[in-house]
Order: sequence, then structure tokens, then C-alpha cells
Amino acid sequence: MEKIKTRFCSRCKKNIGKGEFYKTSSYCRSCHKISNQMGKVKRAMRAIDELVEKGIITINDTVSALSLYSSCESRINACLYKKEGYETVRCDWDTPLEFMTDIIVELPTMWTDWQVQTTLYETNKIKSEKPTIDRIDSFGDYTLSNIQMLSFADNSIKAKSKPCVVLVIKDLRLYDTIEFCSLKEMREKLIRKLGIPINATNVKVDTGLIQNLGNGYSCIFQSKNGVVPKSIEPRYKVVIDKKTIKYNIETNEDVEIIEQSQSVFNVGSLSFSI
DNA sequence: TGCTTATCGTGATGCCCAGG
DNA sequence: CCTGGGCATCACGATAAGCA
Repeated sequence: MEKIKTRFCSRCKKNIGKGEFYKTSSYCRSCHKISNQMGKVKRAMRAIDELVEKGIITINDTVSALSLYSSCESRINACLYKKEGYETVRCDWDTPLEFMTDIIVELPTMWTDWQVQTTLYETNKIKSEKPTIDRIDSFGDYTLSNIQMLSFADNSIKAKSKPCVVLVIKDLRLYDTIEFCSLKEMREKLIRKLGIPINATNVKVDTGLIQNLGNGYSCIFQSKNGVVPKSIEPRYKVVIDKKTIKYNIETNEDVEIIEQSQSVFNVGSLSFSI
């Protein structure tokens, strides 16, 4: 005789396989999920009611406020439970309500951005258009001065994009210094600005080497916080001219060169600070 | 026991980069 | 030139624990 391994779910009132229950719950998994979601919405709605009552938002802001509440809650939890990558990140707020209130009251631009982005998301339901709470400085904490609204896509882009600087050399002279927020942006703009072929922009950063792009341009690419490996093999000559000059402040002119010297040394790689 | 809340894990997104 | 793994970001889902 086989025992029927079922349990009664007190929510959907059905007998369901035991495996479909969590250890301590009297709800089956699917009911539990729904109950969880409803609980979250209830909490959010309580907070929103309070804000409406205080006149901080209107009832029309409900949809935006709901998503802001859950984002605030999510960020607080990430810091609280030290999720991977958040071990050292702090959050200035303890409750989602305090968090979102400060955003709405103290950061009106962010709140407006949030509402606009929410409307955009609600019309298309594309995940990458969802608004998220971004840390402006990704190494920093969740503080009033370090947060902004960013769409999910933009946040992902920021997460992996590498800010970099390019020194452009033409005719053996420094032609331009350009900053980019990512390598992708760097490639696109170099192609447009200098008219160089696309495969020439497939360069490596932080090599400490001058790379020829064609069209008469050469570049040095360096990323933010990038470390250039030291090379013993001499590749470039660094030439430093030193002069001691007697100078007339009144006439604003050089009077005479007292001493002049030049030092030259070899280096394997070139780097600069950003 | 029925339901809610706290805690922890997984998934979506899109860039970078190595390697064929 | 293409592809797939790795990574950093955040939202969402699953499970354990708590409370009346």
C-alpha cells in the first residue's frame, strides 16, 4: 500500500504533493508566491497612502511610487544582507519609506526622471527601460548625494563600460586628447571624428604603446584606473629640456639663458594620469 | 495553523576581452 | 569578424523564520 504524499493548502483549498510545500508553510509554493507578492504590494501601498496623506505625492503617482518603493527596498536589502558585491556598501536609510520620501522631497529631478522612465516602461513593458536606483560613484554608498535614476539598460552599460582617455598623435605631435565613457563610445567617435577604418579602432587599452590607426593618426589608449605594465625593452625615448632663464618681470621678457641641458632616457611603455 | 516578513539566491542586461 | 565566458549592475524569485 502506497501512502498518498499530499498536503492540504489552506489558501487554494486543494490537496497538493508534499514536495510543493516549503518546510514551515501551510501554503503550496504557487500560493506562497502570490501571497508574498501581495504582501509586498500591501506594504508599499501603506507607505504610499501615508505619502498621499501628507501631500508629498498625489494618487496619480501611485504606479511610479510603487516601483520606487520596491527599488528602495531592494537596495536596502542588498546592503543589509551583504549580497555579493555589496559587502562594503552602506545605505543611509533603514526603511523604504524613508528612502523614497527623501528622493521625492530632496531630489525632485530624480523623482521626475523616475516618473518619466516609469511611464516609458509601463507603455512598452521592456525590462531594459525599467527605472533603477543607480549609485553615481559605483564605489560609493547609497547616499542622497550619490544616487540617480538610470534605466536598467543604462545601468548595465555603466556597469561594464570602461571610461578611457585617448591621446591622438599626428605628425609626431599631440593632436588631441579625448575622454570617453566607454570603449564602445571611443570606437564610434574615433571612426566618425578621424575617419579611420573600423578595424583600426580594435585596439587594446593600457598597453603603454603608441598604436598606429592609419590615416596618419597614432594613439595611446588608457582606461581610468588602468595599470600600464612596465616593460624593460626600450621602445621610446623621453627627452626633457631643462633651462634656467633670467627673466624680467617688468618687461615680461627673457633676459638671458643661464643654463641649458637636455636629458634623454629610454622607456619601454608610456602612461599618463587621468 | 494561517499568514506575514526576513533572508538569501538567481536572472536579465550589455560591455569587455580572449580565442578561434 | 564572430562567439562565448566573465563581470558588475540591479530587479525579481525562492525559501526560512517569525508572529498572532
